[in-house]
Amino acid sequence: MNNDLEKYPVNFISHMMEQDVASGKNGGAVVTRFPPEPNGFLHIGHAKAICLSFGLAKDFGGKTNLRFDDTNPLKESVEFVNAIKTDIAWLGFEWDEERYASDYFDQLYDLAETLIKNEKAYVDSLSGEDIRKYRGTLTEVGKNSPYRDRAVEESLSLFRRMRAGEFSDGELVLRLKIDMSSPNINMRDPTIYRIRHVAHHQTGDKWCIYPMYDYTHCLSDSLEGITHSLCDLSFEDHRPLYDWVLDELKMPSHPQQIEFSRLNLQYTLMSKRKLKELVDLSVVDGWDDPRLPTIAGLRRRGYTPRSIRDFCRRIGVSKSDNNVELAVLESCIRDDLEINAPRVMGIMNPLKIIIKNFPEGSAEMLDAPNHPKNEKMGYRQLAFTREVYIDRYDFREEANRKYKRLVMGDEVRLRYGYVIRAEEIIRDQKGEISEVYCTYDPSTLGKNPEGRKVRGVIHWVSATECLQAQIRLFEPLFNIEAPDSSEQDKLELLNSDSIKIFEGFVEKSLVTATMDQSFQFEREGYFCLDSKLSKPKRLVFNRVVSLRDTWAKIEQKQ
RNA sequence: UGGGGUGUCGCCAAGUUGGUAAGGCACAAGGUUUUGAUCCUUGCAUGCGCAGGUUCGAGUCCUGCCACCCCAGCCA
Repeated sequence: MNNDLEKYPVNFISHMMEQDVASGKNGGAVVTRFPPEPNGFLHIGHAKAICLSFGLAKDFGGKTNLRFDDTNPLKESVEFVNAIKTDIAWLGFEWDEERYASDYFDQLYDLAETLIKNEKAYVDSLSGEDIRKYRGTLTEVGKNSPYRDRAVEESLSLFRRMRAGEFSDGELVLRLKIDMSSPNINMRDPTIYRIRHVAHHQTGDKWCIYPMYDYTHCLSDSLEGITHSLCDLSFEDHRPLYDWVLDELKMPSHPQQIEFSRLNLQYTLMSKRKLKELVDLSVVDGWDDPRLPTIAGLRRRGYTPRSIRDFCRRIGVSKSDNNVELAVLESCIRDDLEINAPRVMGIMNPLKIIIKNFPEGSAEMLDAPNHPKNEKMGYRQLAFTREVYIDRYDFREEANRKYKRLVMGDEVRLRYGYVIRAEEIIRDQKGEISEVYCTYDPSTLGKNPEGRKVRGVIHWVSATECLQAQIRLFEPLFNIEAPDSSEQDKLELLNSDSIKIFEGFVEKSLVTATMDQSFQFEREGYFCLDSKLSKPKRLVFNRVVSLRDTWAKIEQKQ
């Protein structure tokens, strides 16, 4: 695992910052910001942006502000503001200042009047539909609005009356006066203020006109003294507009916008709008469903902040389209939990084993290390009893020598315990194996039997000294590699096996398990309690990720 | 048919002023192992979208193609 204390891996943005710092630009300072719109939960694509903005600023001795881009009260709420703050803090980042674009509404308004006075903005009376018609197309230039040359005084008066609430939604807008024939559509007199008679989660009902992104973002950056403003590639052709506004207003601070490509993760969606759809349609159990790539979902699934930070470093930053394999994310959490998760045993598909030569009603306590390589993690005790559970897949009536588990008539070791031999199969009415009678060799605790080789080691749980538990396994929510770029209805691409629920048993030591702990269920994978569903008397475990399984690969080949 | 971007191993991604292709994941083969886990060792682009050119020498410079992504919200 990459060391968190190391510098962020080099990339084209860090090179730019290095040059800027070296040349003394901005007085050698690096100030970044993370600007989420509080209209949904953060996902792992945001984590990439967060790690980048916070990480690079830290590496260059700078700071990072958290700024909510709250210019559209229709879609935003404090619930999302709070969820976002929780997620960023959980990821392990500390912002310098908490700001809101709405903090600047007064200044933004004044600046807009300046623009009008300088004949760089005008109030347009065209309807939304007409504005669209006048805009032209990608290949045809647009034409000027008939209101474009409205007198400054008239625009000013209209704008003030807009603010005063004299007009209804959609009646008027304020537009920048740039160039309707620009090949860049964003420069064709973009709208910067619209009327919306709705309360805002931060400013209440103080305003009924709200500034738009292109106008707000660059000015907020400038007002905060941001030096490097990172965003995704889709804003690349907005950069001329970003610069235009700052230049026309002669802002003393002119941040540099730098664009990088957003993360695409295979077999999942990364669009907030589509994630919101899955949540609203109850296709998933909320924004924190363990199958979602949201920060909250990953957290509930059992991913650690460290593993997500590691992931963001591993995938790097560039401007090229990417489609990162799930294997990278899985490798990150395995690396973390391999070192930090205590080992325990749990059974998902119980098969009862009855040890004939072990006395009924008694238990032998066995010491089991909590980690194979870390003595400091200590030991816990396991109750070895006459009846135990093993996993159904660890028993076969017959098998060749490659099968390193329990086979009829042959021996296998119970992890941390004794070697047992399968002697008799009991079947239920359907003919399915319900129990296997075995004998154990009392001389094999901590040492191998003489003259014989046991096939292997399997995990187990006492059938009488254990805890019942629900165990949930996950697969990708979608069954195609890039659901985001598919034309098909996303609901038709859902993987019907994305969640599998088992009723099983886990060792008794897990009574003390807490929500923030992760465990390795030996030979099965890494698990944690589900923060929403698990109760003290009703344990529910989520599998974060399986262990690497080369046996499954070998079997699949045959 | 306009504008803005991107094309280096299956997936990411490094590649100082041109000097002879990092690393990670994945994969493969061995070794250790009371987790078929971990760990260790080894292998894995005569090749950098394609075609020309400049040069002693080009992923890096020039020219011309090709492919893919983004943009026509009073969303961000």
